[in-house]
Amino acid sequence: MFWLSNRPIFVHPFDMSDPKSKFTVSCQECGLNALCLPYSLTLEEIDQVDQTVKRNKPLHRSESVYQSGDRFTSIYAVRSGAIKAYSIDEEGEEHVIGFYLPGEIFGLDAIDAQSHLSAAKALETTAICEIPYEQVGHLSGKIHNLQAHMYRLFSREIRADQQIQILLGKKTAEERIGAFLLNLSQRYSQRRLSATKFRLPMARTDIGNYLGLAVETVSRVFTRLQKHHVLKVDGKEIEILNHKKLCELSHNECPLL
Amino acid sequence: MFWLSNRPIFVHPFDMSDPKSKFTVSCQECGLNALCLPYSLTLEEIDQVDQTVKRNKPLHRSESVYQSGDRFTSIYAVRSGAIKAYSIDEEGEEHVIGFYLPGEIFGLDAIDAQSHLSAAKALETTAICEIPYEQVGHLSGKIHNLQAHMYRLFSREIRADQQIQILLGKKTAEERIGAFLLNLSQRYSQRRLSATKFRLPMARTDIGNYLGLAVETVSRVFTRLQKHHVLKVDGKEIEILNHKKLCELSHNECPLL
DNA sequence: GAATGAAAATGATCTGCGTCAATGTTGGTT
DNA sequence: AACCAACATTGACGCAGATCATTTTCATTC
Repeated sequence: MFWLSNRPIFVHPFDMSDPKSKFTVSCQECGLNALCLPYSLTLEEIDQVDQTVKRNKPLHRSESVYQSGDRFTSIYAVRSGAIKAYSIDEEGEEHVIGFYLPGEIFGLDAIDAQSHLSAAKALETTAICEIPYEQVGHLSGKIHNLQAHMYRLFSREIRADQQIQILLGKKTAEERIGAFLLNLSQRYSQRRLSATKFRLPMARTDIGNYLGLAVETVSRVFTRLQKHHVLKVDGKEIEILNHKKLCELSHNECPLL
Repeated sequence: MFWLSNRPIFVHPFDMSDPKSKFTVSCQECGLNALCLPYSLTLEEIDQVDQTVKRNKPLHRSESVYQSGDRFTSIYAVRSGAIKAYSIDEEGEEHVIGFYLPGEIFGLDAIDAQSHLSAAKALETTAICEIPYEQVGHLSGKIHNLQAHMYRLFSREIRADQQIQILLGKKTAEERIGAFLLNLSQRYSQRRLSATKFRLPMARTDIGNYLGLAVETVSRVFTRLQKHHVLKVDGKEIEILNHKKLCELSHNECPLL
């Protein structure tokens, strides 16, 4: 898979307080391009993509990218920070659909209906790239590799959703949380961040909501895993002390290590 | 949405016992083309698609289209019958991922890895169209409408998976089964089949597995709904007696009616 | 650094659904 | 037509995790 290539991936954080801060880095310069662009574009092609990308001012925590009901115009890539996708049902209940980290693409679910049925908001200060969907269609018609890349992106998203389906349908609270943490760990390590020590960008409520568990259960499992020296939990700071054990209790095949 | 267009959709069943049976109908003749092809292709374009489609002999019940581990070569459309997609975990447990009815496309989840991690088998005598993925890439590069159509298909699949995610994470047994039946009902009615009376192509076990419920629970909910005159259940034959009530107890917005 | 509200943790209790066990039903095979 | 195996139904019981209630910790803001 191209995103496991040996091309190094760096994350460029930037300073929100500096108005001239480089939240406008081009795709060429962006350390994440290995994640969101196909491997084999020519410089010229990358440039074409680059020109269509709108780079808006970073979002503050809890600012929204789009709301349910908004017309669909663009897809988005996370540059830094984290995004929560969710929907609100008739009873006003929130349902967390997913979390997106730097280098990941979101908004794909609205293409068919041409309007957003879900919403997306920033979990922390977050920079995103906006790519007008019209341009995606246009460019991927011209650049064959880009089209193939889009298909792969979609396919990967579908597969990920299927995994979650299994998680929600069949797994215990402990397995769900274990798998969730392993998944985050893996995604962070892809981004050349620590696989064992990271900060959860989302609240316990969001985790519970996403995993189909009550907040209290999330808390309890965290403390239990801590008691068994699998995790070290300090608020949102997580350290995985025993990766292997975490894999075992998740009944997940342990990917690396 | 294009598949709610007023183009009539007919299902052409065919006789398996007749070796000359028309399981080789062209896309032009196929009553389902409104479902699996974009609305706005020219006759010439449809012809191009038609030439790439492999129409193999129908599958018998429980014959498989592909197995986990198979190399990914093609995507598939159901022409008649029904397909179950599932995966088997390390412990040998089956996880039902989804069901596909005539006019629906499956196999999209394998594009990224280029190999099937899930399997697909026929739930009953089933005819499928096989479209080599290479051709999909090639044709959708040439035919812009086809590319757009593919993106919509993907998007729709993602959205459907998200709906199931919510179902599995938050809903009770009754809500899950209600929503499942309503979903089938809606899909059948799109195919110009009865929305109120249909035959379940899958076993109770599969329903339970798919919805994250024990078989026994599925049975119990069926009998309870029957007792309350919401359904009439006779083996696999289902009749929805009170559509509105079914919507209510599913906490689903009632689409038609 | 005190005050306030939100988020997190912990304990007690309740319940929906899974599990186990037994029986009934169906459809495919000889 | 009779047989068998897979499938479906029904009942009894127990438990994982929801819910409710309370306390503790954390993050803001004045």
